Amino acid sequence: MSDPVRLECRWTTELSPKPPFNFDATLHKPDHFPSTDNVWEPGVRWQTMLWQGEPLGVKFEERGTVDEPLVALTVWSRKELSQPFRENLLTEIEYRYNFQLDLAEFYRLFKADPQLGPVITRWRGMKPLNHNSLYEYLIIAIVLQNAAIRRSVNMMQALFEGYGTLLGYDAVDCTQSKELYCFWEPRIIDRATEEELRALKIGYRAKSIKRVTEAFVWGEVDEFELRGKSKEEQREALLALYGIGPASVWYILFDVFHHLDTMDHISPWEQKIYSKLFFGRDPDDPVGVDELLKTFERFGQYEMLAVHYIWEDLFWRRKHEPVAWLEKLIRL
DNA sequence: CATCAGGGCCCTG
DNA sequence: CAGGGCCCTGAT
Repeated sequence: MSDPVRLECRWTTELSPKPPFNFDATLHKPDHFPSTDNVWEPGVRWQTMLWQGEPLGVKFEERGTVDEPLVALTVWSRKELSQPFRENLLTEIEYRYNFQLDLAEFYRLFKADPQLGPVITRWRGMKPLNHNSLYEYLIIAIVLQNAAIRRSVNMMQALFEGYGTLLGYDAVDCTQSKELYCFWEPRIIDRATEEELRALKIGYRAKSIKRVTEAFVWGEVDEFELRGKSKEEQREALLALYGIGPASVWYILFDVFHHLDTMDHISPWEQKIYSKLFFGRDPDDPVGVDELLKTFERFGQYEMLAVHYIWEDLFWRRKHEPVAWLEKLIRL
């Protein structure tokens, strides 16, 4: 591992999420595979970020409560950040992190739901969010495809080591600092050949990564323009990317573009888990996909948010004690 | 040892 | 629209 780029300049501000706000359940999603661009511990999340070409080290710290939330945001950078840069960085963080999402109606509609009600009580203030740019999320979606967790972790790490930038920031004394990888600019991987990428043991995904990267370098995809388009226009634009299909688009419409109603895809392993969660069914004899989708319809415009709550609830439970039937389905 | 199925997607017929 | 192939890896 080469020496990290040391980020010496520091800027601190505060964010005020709309209450209720559960810091840990929002900033950490235990179902996500671990990657070396972030670290979480209760009340704190470190996260690297590439914004307008500038590698940043970000730190979120809990400073309030669920009902009176406050988050301290500290940003480390190579050089002093200008006022306009800070302002639109904050705008971007507000968008990605979705701190202003209003959960009141969702809770009002479903607090009495026999299945969702208790989960809402347990995780009041949990919001869905996304730390990455659309480009970065597409890369993550590609390394998720057709691979178990450990393989995805290895592929992501190989990509970071090959094309990312190691950053060092938030030293607690002169020697210790967080060392985390930051994503690369699309043009960096655009210069690499498919063979170079294949050497990272990412297999046929090398072609998808090349093609998706090209689309960004050539300006065929504009994340900010897409944010203003309809869900169906977004879906169409994403599906047009080589290597991006319905499973990846489903993740992206919820996580990146914040559509709370988009529960339209169930892969085989997820089908088994939903069957157990919603029907108490043996995972080896799962309920059909169509029937599962039908039961989610009762959550209406909050279909995906409801599934997110129930899914995260399960994975938080697993973090504290092994869930026997689940361990077999999540292969490491 | 060999074979196989995956936290999909593309391409073909 | 169904089905084969694809990189690699751990499981059998």
